[in-house]
Order: sequence, then C-alpha cells, then structure tokens
Amino acid sequence: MGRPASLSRASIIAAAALLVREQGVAALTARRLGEALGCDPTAVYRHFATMADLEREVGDRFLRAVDVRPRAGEGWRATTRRICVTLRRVQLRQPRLAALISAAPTRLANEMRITEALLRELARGGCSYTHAAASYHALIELAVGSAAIDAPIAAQPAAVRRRLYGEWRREYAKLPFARFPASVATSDQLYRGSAGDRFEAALDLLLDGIESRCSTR
Amino acid sequence: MGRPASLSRASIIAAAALLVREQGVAALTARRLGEALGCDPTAVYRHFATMADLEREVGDRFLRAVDVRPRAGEGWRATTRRICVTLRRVQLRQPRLAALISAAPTRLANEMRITEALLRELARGGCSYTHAAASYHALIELAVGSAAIDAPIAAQPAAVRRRLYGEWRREYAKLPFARFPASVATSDQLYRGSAGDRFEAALDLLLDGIESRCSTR
DNA sequence: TCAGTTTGTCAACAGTGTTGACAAACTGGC
DNA sequence: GCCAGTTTGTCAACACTGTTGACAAACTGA
Repeated sequence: MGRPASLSRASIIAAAALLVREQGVAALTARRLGEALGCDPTAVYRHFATMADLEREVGDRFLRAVDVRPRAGEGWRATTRRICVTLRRVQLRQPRLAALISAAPTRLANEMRITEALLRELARGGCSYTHAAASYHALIELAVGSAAIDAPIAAQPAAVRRRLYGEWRREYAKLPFARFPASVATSDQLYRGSAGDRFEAALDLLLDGIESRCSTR
Repeated sequence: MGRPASLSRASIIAAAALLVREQGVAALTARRLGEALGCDPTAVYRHFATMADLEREVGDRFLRAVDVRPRAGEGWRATTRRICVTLRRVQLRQPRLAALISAAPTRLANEMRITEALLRELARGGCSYTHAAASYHALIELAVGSAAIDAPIAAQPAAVRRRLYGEWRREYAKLPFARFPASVATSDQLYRGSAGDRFEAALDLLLDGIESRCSTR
C-alpha cells in the first residue's frame, strides 16, 4: 500500500557506500547523496531517521571486507592478529565512519560477526570467559582506536606521510636536551616505518600480554 | 603600531577552553565564541587561521592537567600507567578534541611534556631506544584511541551508561547460539564495569607485553 | 599631520542537517 | 469504479556552520 518506493534502505546504503568509496566520507551529505540517487535530498529521511543512522549502516557495510575465517593450520594468535589488522585497515579508510561505528557498538551484522570471531579465537587460545572478554575489549580499543587516530594521516599520499614522519623525527631531535633528554635520545626511533607497522608492533605487545595470561601456552 | 588589540591568542584560548568546559565541545563555534568574548565572531580569525587551529591549542591546554612527575617510590611501570590513565581521562572529556589532537602530533607544549615523560619512564624500565619508541607509540594509540572511542558514551550520565552496558550484555546473550556460540557464552563478561576499568585492564595487558621485552625485570 | 598597519565589524557566501506542508501514486474496502 | 488511507518523494525554509572581503576605527612612526 502507498506510493511505490523507488528508493530502499539497501539501495541508499549502496549509493552512500559508493559515494564514500569514490569521493571520501566528507562527500556523504544529504544533498550529494540525493544527487547520486537522482532524487530529492530529503527523500533519504523517509528511510533513515538521521544521516548519522545511515552512516552507521554504511560503516558496518565496509566491515563486510573483514574475513574472519581461520585459515588452515593457523593458530588462534595468528588469526586474531589478522582479524585485528584487517579491521583496522578497513576502518582506516573512512575516518569519520570509524569514529561513528566505535562510538557505540552498532550491533549490526558485520560487527557481530567480527566480535564472535575474536571471542572464538580467544577461547581457542585457552582464555577464560573473563579473560576473553577483557582481551576482546583491549583488542578492539587498540584496533579501532588506532584507526581513529591514524585515519587523517592515512588519507594523505604515502610520500606526504613519509615526509611528515621525517619532519616530526627531526623536530624531536632538535628539542633542547636539558628539558627533553629522553625525546632527543629516542627521536631517531620515533615514527619509524608506517603507521600500520607501528600498530602491528603494538598489537604484538598486547597479544604477548594476553597470551601470558592464557592457560595454554 | 596599529589599532590596540582587545583580544589575544591567550585570551581567546582561555575563553574557548571555558566554553568547552561548561557547554561541551559542540559549543566551540565561531559565533558562540564571539558572543562569549563580546566581540564579532570573525575577530577570532585575526588570531587563528582556522577554527581547527584554535581547537588544537585548546586541546593542548587541557593536557596541562596531566601530571607527569613520578611520585616518591613509584616504579616506572606505575608512573607510566598513571600518566596513561590520566591522559585518557583528560582526552575523554572532550570527544572531538581528542580526535583533533591525535590526528597529528600537535607538537605543542603539553604534548611534548607528556611524550618526554613516557619515554623517560620507559628508559627507566630498561627499554632499549627501539623498544621505548615502539612502546610509546603503543601506549599512545591505546590511551588516545580508547578516549576517542569512549568519549561519546562518557558524555552520558553514569546511570545511562550503566543501563546501556546492561542492555548490550543482554543483547549478546540473546543472539542465536548456533551462529554466535562464543558471544553468547561470553556475554555475561562483556561490557562489565566502567569503560575506564576496561581501559585499565587493556593497559595492564599491554604493559605486561612491554615489560616482558625489557631488560630489567 | 599623514601614511601605514593592525584589528574589530559587518554583510555575505556556500555549505550542512532537518522539518513541515504538499502532492503523487499506490492498496484495501465498499 | 470509486474513495479513503497510507506511503513516499518534492519543495521551500529554518537554523546552523566556517570563512572571506570590504570597510572603518585606532593606533605608531615619519
């Protein structure tokens, strides 16, 4: 009953995801989306209460790209690590979406799928329920938080990023030694490699801590 | 020379910080700031190139509250932990500021001060330069990332937060067991305690990992 | 005194999300 | 077949946002 819908939640989400993929998350506005859909911008409000609601759905849609199936012969730690690395990489592509998704659990399809996979792997590693939950929260905070932090810089081209990291290192090196001895001494090692490398190093440290409190080691 | 300034960078930052403290970061707009200062909104642009520039300064100003001095008899790990917990708590109060500050190192006064303190404590713990840098990045990603994630919920009153956490736990418990066995089994332990508790647990796991790779343990 | 500079004011532009009135287009009941 | 009711897209408008360029006030150095 009622006027036949030319739009649907699914078609709007698809168009929004395409828009984000092609023009970045800043392009996801009611007016541009209306243009992409060939309809009035406010038509979207017939299917989503607010633009933020739509953004949540688009964010979860991007999480489809996270493959959580353990590979043959892959231990729990390797699988967990891979899921976290992929999760961060996906979140990283869309700065504001990462912040939105992570603000509260969306409890949408893909988020649940990833949660289940991480808890499953932690159980496989011999974590107690309590430790699995704590470890899950720790992994998510690090992976999603890291994405939220690194996203703005990840949006720059690789050459620009490397130049920036170099500049920062030099700035730490040039600090007055009297007040910043540790910074000067360490400056050479700060912001080394890519943000992804630094995240993986952090993840490995965290996984060390998690593993050390598991029963089966 | 020139018309005498009734405004200054410092007075604007102070007014902006007050605005944020009293009405939240969403209130930090050119027009509201102008109203608070008793001047035209665009006068701010004589002292800051963009509103984002001003926000960075306000963000760094909040970091003044982080006390990095080691207390008597406090080991490197305890000091490091305390700095991270405080840093997160300060960042947490102002959602968007956290995101802005963390997007790129501001290299403003207080950020440098905190960096120096963390590197100093890690050195005290016997970390090599390489390990200290990696650990520093890991700690910052976790602390600031966690703040960015938790900030929207932290803005709610405590009672609302507890209710939300309870609702989420129940939602995980009600998932179909066939597809979400681990989530259902762990549901009772998810979102337990406050977000601060969960962060501190994550921090302890990370510190375990960091410590295990230090020379002096 | 007068030119030059700084600094605040004002109007305006191009955006943003969102709302409420309206109309088109369908379905179920008579 | 027609009419009421419902859904759904359109349109104008509101209240915001950051930011710019022209202008004027108020000072300093020559």
